[in-house]
Parts: sequence; structure tokens; C-alpha cells
Amino acid sequence: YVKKGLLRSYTIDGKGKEHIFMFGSEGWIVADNVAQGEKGELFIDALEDSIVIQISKNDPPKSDSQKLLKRIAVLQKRIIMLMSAPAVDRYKHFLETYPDITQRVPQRMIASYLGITPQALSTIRGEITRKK
Amino acid sequence: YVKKGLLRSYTIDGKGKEHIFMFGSEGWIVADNVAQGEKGELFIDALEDSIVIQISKNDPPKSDSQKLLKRIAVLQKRIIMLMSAPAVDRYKHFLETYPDITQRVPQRMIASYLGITPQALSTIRGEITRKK
DNA sequence: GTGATTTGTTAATCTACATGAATGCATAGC
DNA sequence: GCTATGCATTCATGTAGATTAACAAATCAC
Repeated sequence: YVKKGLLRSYTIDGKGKEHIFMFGSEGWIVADNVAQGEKGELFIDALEDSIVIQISKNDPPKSDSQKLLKRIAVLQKRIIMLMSAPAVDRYKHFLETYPDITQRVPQRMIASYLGITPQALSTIRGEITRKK
Repeated sequence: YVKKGLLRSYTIDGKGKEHIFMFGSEGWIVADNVAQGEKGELFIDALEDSIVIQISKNDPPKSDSQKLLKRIAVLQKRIIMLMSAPAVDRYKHFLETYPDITQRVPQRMIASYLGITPQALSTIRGEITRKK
């Protein structure tokens, strides 16, 4: 549980490339949720000096269900975006949904979260601002 | 909650294309999880004659937490696959993870679940079997 | 049975995004 | 001060998968 600061969780694929799974700022829970018997696939590190509180998996804070449902909603939205929306739409959605995160992390990490390269994000940003 | 049969949930994007979010066979819960205030984006229908049990969102069956965590694990895996693995790997993973579903739905729906077109899946299948 | 609809396959072309490389600009170290 | 090192941008080229279309096989309607 992130009390203060900013974390990220990410995988590294077979070709050594990082893919950011999620950012976790104040109030979020960052964890590697894996099925029984599977082994973890996420790395977690801090992007800012942070204060985190460790939570045991077996000690469910009970009112947790609401938080889990919210998390599921976020993941559902993310999957649908990845499947059905082009990179530019995913970027706009990110800006609207996480305006604070946008200010706090470098572009390359936003690109990694969106599932594109920093170069592609740069091009998209160019097109958006040129259009205005 | 699916007692018997097979459901699917899916979105329709701006261009009228369907994207299958998940299949739900016996034992699974199929729902459109959205954040507070957002409106639903998933359609749900049956792919086989099915028996389902309705569950109220406000009446959490309590031992539910484990199911929710498992669901999160599945979604996490899906996101990571979508971002980091090419279509052929996602297909192989699908075959391994849901061998039963593979038998019960047409190829075009598997393609939709994988985030590719039926043509692309057909090509991939051709390459895999030709290689053997 | 015949025609219509759905499904899977193959091939030609197109496009979004990746890859690789060069450049400008910071900030950091010394 | 000067030289790294990391980040963002731009451009040239490559590629996975989309699109379009044509066709065969199976299923369905009647």
C-alpha cells in the first residue's frame, strides 16, 4: 500500500524490453497478483522517494472487496483499450485518467505503459499539439 | 455465476468491431466491472445453452476475495501478454490455458479474444501445423 | 434436393507502429 | 569550465498484423 510517493510495477519480456504494468501513487496498492502455483513476473521499484506499508495476502483488510472490484474495473478498461483503441486514443485516455502521473514520470515510461515505443509517443504528441 | 454452459462478454468499438473480453464457462463469474459513475461497456451473451445464477454486487459472498484475486491474476497476465507477446505466443498460451474453450468456440472468437483478425489466426495456425 | 448463410483459408496490398541511427538538450560528475 | 550520461525528437526503413477480396466446405432453410 502506497502511503506516499510513486511506484511502478513492470515485466521484462524475452527480448529484454520493459513493459510497465501499472503506476501506484498515494492510496494505491501495488502487488504482483499471480495464480496459485505460478511464479511472479513483475518487478516493483520506486520512481520517487516513497513510504509504503506492507500488507499480508492472508490478512485481507476486509473492506478490501471494494478496492479489488475497482482494480478489476481498471484492468478491464485497460484490456479493452489495448485491444480496440489505437495508440493515440490510449494516450489521450491516459492523460484524462492520470493527469498527475503524467507530470511525475518521464515520457518513456508513459510509452511503456501504453505499449508503444518512446519514439511513437513522441510522434503522437507532435501530431496532437500541431493540430491545436 | 455460470452454473452450466458458456458465456462471452465483449465490447463493440467505434468502428463496429467486436472484441471479446472474456469467456465464462462452468464456475466462472461473468460481469461488467466498471468504476463508480462510469457506464458499462460490455455486452454479454450465451454461446451455448446455459444456466446462470444472478449475484448481487452488494451482497458479496464473502469468501469471494479469493475469486477476485484470481480474476485479477488472470487479467494481469492478459495485459502483460497483450503488451509483450506476439500473436502466435498469445495463441499458444490460450491453447494451454483454456484447452476446453478451444473446442467449444469458433476460431473467429478466439481471434477476437486474442486481439487479432480471423485471417491472422488462420495464418498462424497454418504456420504452427506446418512446422510440426 | 437447391440456394443462402456461416466458417475457415489463402493471397495481395496497406498501415500503424517498431527498429535503428543521428541530433539537440539537459543535468551530473569531476 | 568540460565531458559524460540520459531523455526527447526526427527521419529512414522494416515488419506484424489489418484490410480487402476470392474461394471452398460445412450447415441451414425451405
